[in-house]
Parts: sequence; structure tokens; C-alpha cells
Amino acid sequence: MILTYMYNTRSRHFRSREFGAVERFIEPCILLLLSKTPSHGYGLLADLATHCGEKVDIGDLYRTLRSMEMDGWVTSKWDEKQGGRNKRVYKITTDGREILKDAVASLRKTDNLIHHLFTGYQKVFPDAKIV
Amino acid sequence: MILTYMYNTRSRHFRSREFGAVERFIEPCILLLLSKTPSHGYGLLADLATHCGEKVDIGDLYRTLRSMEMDGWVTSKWDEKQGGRNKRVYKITTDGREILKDAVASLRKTDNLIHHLFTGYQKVFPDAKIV
DNA sequence: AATTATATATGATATTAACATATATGTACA
DNA sequence: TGTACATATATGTTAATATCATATATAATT
Repeated sequence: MILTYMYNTRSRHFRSREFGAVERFIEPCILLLLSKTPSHGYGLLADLATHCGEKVDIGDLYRTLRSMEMDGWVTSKWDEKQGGRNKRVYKITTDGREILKDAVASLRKTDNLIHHLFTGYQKVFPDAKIV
Repeated sequence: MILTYMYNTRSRHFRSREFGAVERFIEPCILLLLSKTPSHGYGLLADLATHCGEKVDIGDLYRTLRSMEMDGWVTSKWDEKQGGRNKRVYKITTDGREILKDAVASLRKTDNLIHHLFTGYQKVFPDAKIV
């Protein structure tokens, strides 16, 4: 079938002006936190806010933890000792530490790309103030 | 309705071991390249490979350019002068330059977060070699 | 008794990324 | 001449990820 191309096509979505969010940054952050000490979902929330940027969706966090467990990066068990609702406590595994190491290496490449862009930007706009 | 929570729920997808890709990094890269000189989709491809990482999907690139045009970050017109197929040449707008400035600021925050993770990693694993 | 904080989990949808294919023109070359 | 390849733009479809909302549960506070 011969088509005449129409101007655009894909239905228009909201175009965010946010840039620079790192894909799946939450996982390396979780692995690093669990490298220090075992913890549970809700407990990780505040620490992730500090290490991962402000916005960490709690639903996403729980699903990510389960998903990481399925891949063998962490293990979990219920902690029923304390008062309050039971907590599912996660521990990093040997595989998880390997993944973290790989993730750090990936992020170094990302860092290089970002700096490459900064350098290019400074070259094109030498008077631009560093915000 | 009272439910007993089932172990996990979300259907299992392939879990990539790739980390650190920056979301929508392609747009700041395009804007920087167009800050230097107007260009067309296919022509941007090689430059983006250098500045944006290896993998740039050509289909995504064309759609991104159209989408950026709809937002007024760039303008385009057909260039019919040359031999070969006509080219749609894109130029950055004043708005586009503002967006680029904001994107660079966003990426500086991202860069800080990544470095924060590096520092934390070095603290937990002081013997880790820098890959 | 109602609200808030802690705690885990799922439903539904929006957004983005990835892979594949269609269309179109010109050049090399066998 | 025909066919492979490079250039060039565009769309269809699906997979993966992010976001927003809601359900469940327990304990402390007001």
C-alpha cells in the first residue's frame, strides 16, 4: 500500500522538561545501602531520598526489591521480632555485589558522557554561568 | 474485598544488567549540536553516536526531532538544493537554547548524585579498582 | 474515635525505549 | 540491467519503565 506520509503521527504526550534522570539508578543505590547493612523497604526510603534524588516512589521501591530478589541480587525474610507491623528485611548477595560493581562501571561511562556534553556546552557558550 | 497478598504479582520481564543510561539525553545532545550549526536527522546520527553514546535509534531520532519541533525547541524546513533525497533541516530556536541551559543544569545535579554514589562505593569498598 | 506514622503490596495507566518495517533517491559495480 | 548499498525520512508495534492511585495491616498519638 502506497502511503503519503502525514505530518507527524505519534499521539502527543506531555513533554517533560526534566532531564538527567538516570535509568534504574535506584537499584545501584539499594545495593550500596544493603552493602552497609540489611534493611527493609520502608526503612530504605529516607536513605534513598538522600542518595538517589528526592523522588522515590514507595510502590516502585517494593516492586524493585522483589524483582531484585527474583534475580538473586538480594534475599529477604520476615522480621517478626519488633513491635509494629512485620518487616521484610533484605540482604545483599554475592551476585548483588557483582552487579553493584558492574553498575558503578556503567555509571562511570555515563559520567564521562555527561562531562563530554558539559565540555561541548562550555565551548559553544563560553560565557555561560555554571548553575 | 479482603485479599491475601500473593507473592509478587507483576509479570516478570527481562531484567537488563545495563545501568546509568541517562533518560532523554538525546535531546540536550541534539540541542547542543544544533547550537553549532543547523543539521538534518540522518546527518546528526554520527555526531550523536560520539556525543550521546553508541546506540542512537534512527526512528527514535526522527520522532524526537518532530516532537521537539512541536514544542518549539527547533524549527525545520525542507532543503531541496542538493542531489539525493530532500533533507529536512533543523535549526535551534531561542526557546531551544533556554531548554538546553536548563538541561545542563539538570545534568549537573545528576552528575552530583552519581559522584555521591561513587564516594559511597569507595567508602564501603576501599580496595575496589576503578574500572 | 479519628488521624498519623509505619509497613508492605497491587492496579492501572502514562511514558519512554527498542526493534522492525515502509517509503524514496542516488551511486557503485558486475 | 539489475541489484546491492548508502543516504534519507517516517511509521507500526511491542517491551520496559515510571508514575499515580489505592488496598491492606499495625501501632502510636491526639
